[in-house]
Amino acid sequence: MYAADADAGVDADTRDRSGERPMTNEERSDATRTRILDAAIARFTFEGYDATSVADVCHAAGVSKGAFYHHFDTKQEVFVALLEPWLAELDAAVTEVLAREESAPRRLIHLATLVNRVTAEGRGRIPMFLEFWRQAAKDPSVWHVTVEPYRRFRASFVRLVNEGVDEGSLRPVDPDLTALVLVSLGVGLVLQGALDPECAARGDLGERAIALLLDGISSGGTP
Amino acid sequence: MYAADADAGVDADTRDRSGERPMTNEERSDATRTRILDAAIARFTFEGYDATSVADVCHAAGVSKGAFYHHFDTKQEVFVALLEPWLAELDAAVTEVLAREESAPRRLIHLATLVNRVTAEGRGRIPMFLEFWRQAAKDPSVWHVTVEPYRRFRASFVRLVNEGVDEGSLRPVDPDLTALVLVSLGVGLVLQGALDPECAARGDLGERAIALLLDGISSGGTP
DNA sequence: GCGTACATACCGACCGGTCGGTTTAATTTA
DNA sequence: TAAATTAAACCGACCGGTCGGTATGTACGC
Repeated sequence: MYAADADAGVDADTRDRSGERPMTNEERSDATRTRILDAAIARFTFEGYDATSVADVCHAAGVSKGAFYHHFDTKQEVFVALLEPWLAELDAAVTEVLAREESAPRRLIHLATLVNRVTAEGRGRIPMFLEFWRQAAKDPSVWHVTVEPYRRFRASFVRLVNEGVDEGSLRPVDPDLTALVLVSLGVGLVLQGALDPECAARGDLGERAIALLLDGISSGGTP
Repeated sequence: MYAADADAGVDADTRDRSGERPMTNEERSDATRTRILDAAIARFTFEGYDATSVADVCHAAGVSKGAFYHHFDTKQEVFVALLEPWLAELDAAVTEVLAREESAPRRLIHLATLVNRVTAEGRGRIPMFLEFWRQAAKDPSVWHVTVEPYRRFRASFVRLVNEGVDEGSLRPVDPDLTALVLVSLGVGLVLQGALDPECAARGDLGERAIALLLDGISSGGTP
């Protein structure tokens, strides 16, 4: 979603790169904001939130501290702003999966591996994922941003399990419990990847793990 | 393992509480060290590693900074020293479970809920758990302390699954994969608890979740 | 008296955030 | 259209405070 680093050209000047036309205020603003976000996510990812100073971000973004605080009230606001597109991305992926014309178990597999996909993309996002969890567990305002998408995520699992039970492709299991298991498994797999490189290397492992689980609660032949 | 707080008597004087006998140097040393560790784990748990200053710890322990740095070279060394008994606790619990005279699936349930038990005890340990994971993912020295016990933990799952398959109480599943699933599930459940208070409130949820999973891969009647 | 165990005062670095001032775009006026 | 005015975007020095860590001095077991 965001570029890796913004150390490149410090040419966020008043003219855009094509040539002579002065940038509008809005363009200028957007550009700066983006540079800050780009730099911030790179730093937060690889150094952690606390270890990243605002000055660091500003330097990497080629932007002054004044500009930074012109766009964001606090450092944490940047973090939240970073979270939002991420959660949106997950949300979009979820609705896409839900809409597929596949059996419930198959869609459940895809759903459960989404966390892994969205998170592990590019390998660098895992620390950011941890960071996010920590902040959410600690800071109420971050938690609040998080909790709604999370509930939706869980809910879509419940819905799919219900569907599966109804259409008979799943044994009559407790939907809430099963949803919890699937979400936990997805999240847990990400953490395993963070701790154990061998685990992270095997990308399809998550899919196989979840398939194993689903196979257990499926009724009859391979779904 | 450690007391909640050490704010109580600042009587780590040169005489022990019973009366008149002067404390040995070793006794004095041990006592101070313990107070520091007690205070540190309380702070790390409820405030987080970064948010806890060495001065905080010293104050809570009723100890000077000089004493602190006499016993530990760095702040992180305290963190690692805190990790060790925790991991030892987990290790001990694991061997205890392994030695039980129960069916493999039952022991697997206990094993998988161990993370939850050891971690969630008193509710406050979850942030500490997250903290530990972050540090491990970031800092090689912390990771190193972590990795061995972790491997043992995983290995005991594999062993149990193998046992279960051999004795016929489990379907012939892939042991490595199944172990990964169980560990991930355990870890994931802890994270769920950190994010969702409702989830954390229901203490038995973890057990039920894992039972559900195991039921899926069990062969025949309730194990 | 000699070394270990601690206490205190202190250091330099750095932190998130502020503020007065400058540059640039947008708008009004003539 | 060009000058004058306003408003938004941005700059960077600076603030009070905190941080992890150190240097020096003292008290007590041995």
